[in-house]
Amino acid sequence: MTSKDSKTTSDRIVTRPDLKELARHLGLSQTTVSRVLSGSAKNHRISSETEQRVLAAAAKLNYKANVLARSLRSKRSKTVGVMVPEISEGYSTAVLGGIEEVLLLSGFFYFVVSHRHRTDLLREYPSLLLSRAVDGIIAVDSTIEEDLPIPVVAVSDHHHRPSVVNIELDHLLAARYALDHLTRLQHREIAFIKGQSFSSDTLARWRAICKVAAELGIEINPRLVIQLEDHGLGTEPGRTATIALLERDVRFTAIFAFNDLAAIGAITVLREAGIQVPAQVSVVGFDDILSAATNNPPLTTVRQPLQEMGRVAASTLLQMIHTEKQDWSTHPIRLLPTFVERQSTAWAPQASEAAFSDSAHPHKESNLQGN
Amino acid sequence: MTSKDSKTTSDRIVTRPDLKELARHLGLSQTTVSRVLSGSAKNHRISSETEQRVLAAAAKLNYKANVLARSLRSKRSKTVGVMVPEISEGYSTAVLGGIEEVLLLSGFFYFVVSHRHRTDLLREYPSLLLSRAVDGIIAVDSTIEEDLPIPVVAVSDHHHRPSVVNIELDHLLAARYALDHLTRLQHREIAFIKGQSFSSDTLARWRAICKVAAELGIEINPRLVIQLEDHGLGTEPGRTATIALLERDVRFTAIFAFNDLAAIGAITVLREAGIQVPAQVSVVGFDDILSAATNNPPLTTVRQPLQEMGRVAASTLLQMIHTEKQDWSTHPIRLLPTFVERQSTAWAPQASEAAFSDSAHPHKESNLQGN
DNA sequence: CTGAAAGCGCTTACAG
DNA sequence: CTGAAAGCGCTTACAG
Repeated sequence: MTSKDSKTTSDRIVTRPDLKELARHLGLSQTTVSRVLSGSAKNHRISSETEQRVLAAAAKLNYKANVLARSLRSKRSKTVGVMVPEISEGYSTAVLGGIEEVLLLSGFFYFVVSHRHRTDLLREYPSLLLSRAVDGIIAVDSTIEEDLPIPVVAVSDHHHRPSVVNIELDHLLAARYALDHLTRLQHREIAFIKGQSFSSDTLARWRAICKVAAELGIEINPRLVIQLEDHGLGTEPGRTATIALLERDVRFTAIFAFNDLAAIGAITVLREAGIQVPAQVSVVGFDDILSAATNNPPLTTVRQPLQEMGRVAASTLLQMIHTEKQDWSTHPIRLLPTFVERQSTAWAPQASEAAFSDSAHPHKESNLQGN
Repeated sequence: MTSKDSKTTSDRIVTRPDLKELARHLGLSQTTVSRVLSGSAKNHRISSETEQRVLAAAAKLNYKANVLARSLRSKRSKTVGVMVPEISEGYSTAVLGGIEEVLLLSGFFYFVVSHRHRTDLLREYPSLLLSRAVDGIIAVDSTIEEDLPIPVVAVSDHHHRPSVVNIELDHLLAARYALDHLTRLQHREIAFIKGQSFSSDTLARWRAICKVAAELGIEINPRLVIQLEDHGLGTEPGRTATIALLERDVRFTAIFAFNDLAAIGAITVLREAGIQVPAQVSVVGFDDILSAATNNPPLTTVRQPLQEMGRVAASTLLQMIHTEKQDWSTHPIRLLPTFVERQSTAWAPQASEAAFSDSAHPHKESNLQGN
């Protein structure tokens, strides 16, 4: 026993033997003990009696292999890196929840790094993770530019490349849910809040909207399309966009927002402008974050299966890690959204009662300024 | 150059030399190169010319030390473990954001593990993190039972022990903010929603409330005290508790909830019961999560500086790691809450003023007198 | 069925 | 100012 270390402040401190000590204790070679403990006993036809003895001793002496040493030698660290834009943000953490669930069941640990849309960090992190010997990387809403010598799974990225497997939402179905819903409620003048330029989903989702709008015969008025600014936190970008939208003074009866945060921001701005939701303007969100249900009015929204996307990302990555294959130019794995109908949408108002009828102009600018 | 590996699918794959190759390339020993690269050049009086050459070559050849090998040898991994109850939950991720900010600036990476209040995981994780050779652990709202041979910082734990430094909120100040606010608004019949039994903060916060209530002469009616159930997600526990509270049929004019989620749940239940917030019942939350501001009505709440608590936790842990000291029986580090007054609180309803024979107006006492 | 020895890629006494 | 050699704690050819 190595017991010359640490002035024990409590006898509950765990003393751990290393492999050498364990082997000596058992009167076996490190090789044999290692084989049993790393689960390759079968391949070496180790007698089950020996196997049992080793297992029992390991448990009794509380042996835990030094993962560093094991990884260094075996070239597999059972560690993956997860890149997210922002750790303290609902989207990433929902995905992270799913990732963790799968990873930890397989004995994998993960490093989280968040780049906050800083391009220098986006460039550096894959390299830093590599020097930490991760077996693979999951990029959540983050684009990795260089090809890496390890498997990569991207959640909601849309740069298809051979070395990366993409997990994406079925954007067409998502757009169909929302636009079909609004169309049935007789909305024709629909405003769109596009996502931030840095979000991987922005373009794909917008393309899907355009395509579905064409199918449904909805005309998209460019003056009713506005994009979230890159800066600002929480509901702020949605507020800013909606204020700008109102200033254009073009009539609309519904808004399809890029995400719930933007939808919630939009609703607060509309309310401040004296416009009722959903009586005068309907609002559809995206994601179904927690606040969507508790918002007033509760948000009608397209739900992304974020946890599920995380789970699929993780299990796909594990598969890739456990295989020799090099080329992963498969089709993206596409998950399905669901539609959650709550109270932020309603029938399109009659022209006379609409917020933008000529009589009732929405310009209550005093409320909108100064924020 | 080791270039026999990997059928390069793209020439952008990063080839990295190891220390040996770098040393050979420079005509120097691994020892010298290692010294320069690990920053101990000064201690060994390495000529600045040599130093510059090494640095230049390392940059040019894109040398990155294998962190596994370095850690195995040096016994310091520049990695910490962070234990949280739940990854996809606002409280933990806010703290995590602060932790990350500090850690990554120092070149530290972190593993996240979430135990979801499972006692088996709570017991195992410290050990598993240890076998991953972490230099220290931050436990967020999680109690670590055994003494560990590495530094530990606990955010919002209240088991004071020598080997652990605690980061906590000033619960007395928090209670004072809330109760003082309600008292001034003439509330006397206040209901309290206590936290889940598994939350480290539940007891400390409740004690502070009792103490401050005594100071302010507020009587706590046991029939107006209810505790959040351990199961249920989001606003569900708050809803359940409030429903049970209403069933007791004891009059109250205000609720002080354990957290914002519970407060939001309470408000939805009150609304469904036809009780107006804040006209008939005022509600005060705790935490100031994102939804607090966007809720309807926007929540009056005690804000915890969660990011800051994370930052302090991380920098404290780094200090502990970089020192030899063994005994950390310091006082806990106490951070200050702030009070955010929004629209979920208002004057106690008229009926209650009539019921109590006192004056119609609250005493405008100066801020937070006493301590 | 089991073991002795080499080696993963670094850092660190020890030596000069 | 610089280097040769040992060693961190494992796994893995190689051998029998």
